[in-house]
Amino acid sequence: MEVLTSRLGYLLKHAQLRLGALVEAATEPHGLGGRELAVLAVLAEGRPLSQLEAAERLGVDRTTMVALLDALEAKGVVERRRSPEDRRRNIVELTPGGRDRFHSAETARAAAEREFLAALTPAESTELLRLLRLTL
Amino acid sequence: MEVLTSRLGYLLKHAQLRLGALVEAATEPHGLGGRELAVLAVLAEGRPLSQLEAAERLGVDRTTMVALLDALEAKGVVERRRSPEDRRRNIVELTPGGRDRFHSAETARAAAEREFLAALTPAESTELLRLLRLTL
DNA sequence: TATTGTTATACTCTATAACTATA
DNA sequence: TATAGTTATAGAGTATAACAATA
Repeated sequence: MEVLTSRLGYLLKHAQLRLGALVEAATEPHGLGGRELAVLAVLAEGRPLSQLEAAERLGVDRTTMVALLDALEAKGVVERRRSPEDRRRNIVELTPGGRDRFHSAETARAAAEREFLAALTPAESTELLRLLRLTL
Repeated sequence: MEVLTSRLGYLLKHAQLRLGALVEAATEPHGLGGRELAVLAVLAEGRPLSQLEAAERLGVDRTTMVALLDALEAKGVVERRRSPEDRRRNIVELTPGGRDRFHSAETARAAAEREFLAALTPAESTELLRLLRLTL
């Protein structure tokens, strides 16, 4: 196994696969996926964002954001409305119910993350996040 | 950005995206992609493997391995031959030329990994790999 | 009956190009 | 002319089901 577990690409890929499976399992009862949760997280953060701004924050294409928001709007957790200042833009906001569902799903996601990190001490978990952040 | 860079899923995804881009750029001149390199790594490791054994080592489906090996065989870096002991199995081996290409591409991949880890000290890089290994 | 390799197929995630409405 | 959102489409990467050859 040496050959593979010394490869950063292998480790990142399989870490992502395992974390993804844990997060999907944990958030699925709340009807929200991991990617959707990340969208809600930037929308819940502060001032309302346009679709393009949200896409740029997340590092996804604006065409990807369309499908993501279609699904979130169909679930009733976000709403789009035309910006009065620039009628080309859609302002996207969490609905009150969406905010509630976001918070419960976030709790479930955090638990899945802790499960993923179960083999690490709290200090090691913090260090892993710090090191990953440094590579961005 | 806080909201996103404190999420393990976001960090893993973007780390993988960045590393993937660096590795593809570095290995493309050798005509081998990052996933192909991982296949060659397990084949170069020790005794010859069947397609199924190689797939299991890598954690990919056996149908995925078929397409991967089709490409590698078309490039002349691996060869399939029927196992004499069990004629259902294909034994996969690196060709002599494939072994050479593998080693040059591996050197390029290692350089890309170092570039990815440039913001970390050598001790931190080692620690990152150790922590990721612990999560498997 | 079970296993290995294969093919066909489909699903997810993503990006590119082209359209529309607005600026 | 340029930008925001949208649609259609296509390309990776992956998995499931079914088949042929072999055990």
